[in-house]
Amino acid sequence: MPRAGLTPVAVVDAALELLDAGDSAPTLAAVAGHVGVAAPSLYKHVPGASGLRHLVALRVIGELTARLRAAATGRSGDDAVAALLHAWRDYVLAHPHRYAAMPVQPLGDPDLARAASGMLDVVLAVLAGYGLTGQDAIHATRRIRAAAHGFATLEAQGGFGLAEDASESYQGLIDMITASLQ
Amino acid sequence: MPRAGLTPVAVVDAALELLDAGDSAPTLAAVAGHVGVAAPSLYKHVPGASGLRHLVALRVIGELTARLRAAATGRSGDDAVAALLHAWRDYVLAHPHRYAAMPVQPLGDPDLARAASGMLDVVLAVLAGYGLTGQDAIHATRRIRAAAHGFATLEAQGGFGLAEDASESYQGLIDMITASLQ
DNA sequence: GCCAGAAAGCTATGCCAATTAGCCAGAGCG
DNA sequence: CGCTCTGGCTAATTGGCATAGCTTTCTGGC
Repeated sequence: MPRAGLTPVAVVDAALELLDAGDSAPTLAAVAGHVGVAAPSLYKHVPGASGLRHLVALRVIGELTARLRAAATGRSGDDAVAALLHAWRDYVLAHPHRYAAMPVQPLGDPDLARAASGMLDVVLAVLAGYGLTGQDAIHATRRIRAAAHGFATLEAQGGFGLAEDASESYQGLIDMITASLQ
Repeated sequence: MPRAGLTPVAVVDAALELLDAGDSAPTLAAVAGHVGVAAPSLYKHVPGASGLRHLVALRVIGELTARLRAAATGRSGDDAVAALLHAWRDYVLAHPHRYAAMPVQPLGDPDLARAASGMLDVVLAVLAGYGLTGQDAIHATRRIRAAAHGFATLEAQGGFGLAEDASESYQGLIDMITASLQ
């Protein structure tokens, strides 16, 4: 039995591929099959199914943070907020199952908490451009996060059944948010 | 073996009790144990685990719709919107696992679609008070739903880790929404 | 080049949830 | 009294997760 040359990174890659292929909850057996290995062999690389989910979550939150940071750099004010929100939605639509694999509550795990805090920092940096700091900034990030997360989640799961253009709805959401930041 | 006097309604009740007791995904075995019966016996009353989830979802969406309707009746304008949003959040906080058991995408099942449409009607009725109809009203309901769903979901799952008062953040969210409806 | 040990596969096994099949008790009706 | 239907049950299958323990392959020191 030749070695497959697996690493934790490769296992997470495989899980992400399955997620992108439409499998909303890949099992260990599926991931193992995808990399050409028997299921128990994965335990040599990742700490079980929940551990793999955790690694996937870390990867996804890092990816999303990078996208948001890239979108916000070089912009400010309403322009930056719009870029942030578009990047957020684009990511969710491009990788709906990856996004769904990201836990809402990253506390309790130091790695995830750090990653989430990095994401928060991006938003806070944009809000600083409005002169928003301290508690006001926190309340504003919650508005942004609630709206973006809610919209993206609903849209990715097919929650907007009616014919109206979701992009138009999203533009309205963005306008609503930027108006609340003045 | 004396009869337990089960009905589909009683089985759903038991599942809801487990959800309220903190079990985020009660198994058939758990539900069966709660009503004092062996797991396979449940199949005489509900069509399997996924069927039970479906019945639970129907019940929850009906409950939430009733709360929203009750909150909106006798109010109009910003007052009605605020009441709607408060009722929404209150329900999610009171029954977080019930809310999580409600599918985002009710289409594909006629019963659920009808229930969801009833919920939509409540929101549309409130928006009619602003003179919003047709596509504008749909876009507005999406803003409301995205914000309320996003905020409630995040809060119920412990997503707001920082110390700032979530109720204050929510008031800001409500103000943001009503401002967008003028 | 060789060998020891670590790393990375494997098979076998156990547990749990869901489901199906098929048996049995008892309540209600003629 | 007995028939039949309903709602329980036990037994057995399937599939996912996890662990134990064996075997093979690679690597580093000599």
